Amino acid sequence: MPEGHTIHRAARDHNRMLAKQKLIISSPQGRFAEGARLIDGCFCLFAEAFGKHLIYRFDNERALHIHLGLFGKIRKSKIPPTEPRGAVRVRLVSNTHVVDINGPTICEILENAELKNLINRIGPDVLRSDANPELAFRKISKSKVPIGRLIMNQSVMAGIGNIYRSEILWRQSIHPETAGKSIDRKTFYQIWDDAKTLLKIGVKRNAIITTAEIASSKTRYNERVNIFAKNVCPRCNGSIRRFELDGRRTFVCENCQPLVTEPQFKE
DNA sequence: TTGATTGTTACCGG
DNA sequence: TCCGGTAACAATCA
Repeated sequence: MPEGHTIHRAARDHNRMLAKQKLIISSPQGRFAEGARLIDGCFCLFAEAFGKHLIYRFDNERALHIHLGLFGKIRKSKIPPTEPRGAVRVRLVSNTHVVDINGPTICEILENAELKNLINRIGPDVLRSDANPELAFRKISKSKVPIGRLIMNQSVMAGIGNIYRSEILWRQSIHPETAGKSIDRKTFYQIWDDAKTLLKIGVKRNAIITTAEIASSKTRYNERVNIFAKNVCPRCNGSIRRFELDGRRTFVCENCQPLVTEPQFKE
């Protein structure tokens, strides 16, 4: 479920609830209950996303830190609260809505200093207006690690997940195994800008949509992609190679995305 | 019951 | 220090 767009959408959505009334944490249960008790009954001031991390700031100088991992889910419903579905770790209740958080890998309370540490180790987030993409380019241009690994490394740049990785590199005709240092500034900004464009569509549509025609249609889709989990390239009809990068499945059309070993342009 | 999955971290060895 | 490999963990669905 979660790539960066999911988390940014949740933050935006939950702030809308907060604009009208304050949010109160309630009935935390299970594995994370001990920590969550530290903010039980406190008022939530606002929600904010840093990459795939979701932060709720509370009025006692503490923050609730959520990371959904691979399987986590956020469910919102209207009051009155119903029986929790599955293993709900935290439930946030406002005067109008209930938010249940299921299966997060991280669900903890942070003091200010700990929150600062967290934010510092997350790379620039393509969806944040205060992001500095040069920090990402600096790391990428010095690394021999494949670009397909670097753009999904959340300490290099934040927000891109496994599906967007294959899709963005295909759209920009970049082979995922290209070494970071072979990526010049212009190419890096193609990746950065395309990631921003696609994740914004993701936030708006609540779905991963990377095909141009569908992105502008009004129909609802859960997912609409070009090459992820596909066999044939929609651009050249060539066959798509699948392999593992970071232990995750990756897709490439080696006709449209030739492997470049040297920078194409001088700085 | 098994396998697969839009993720991250810790640890080890080179 | 950096990098690759591996395992652990999480919840749900088919």
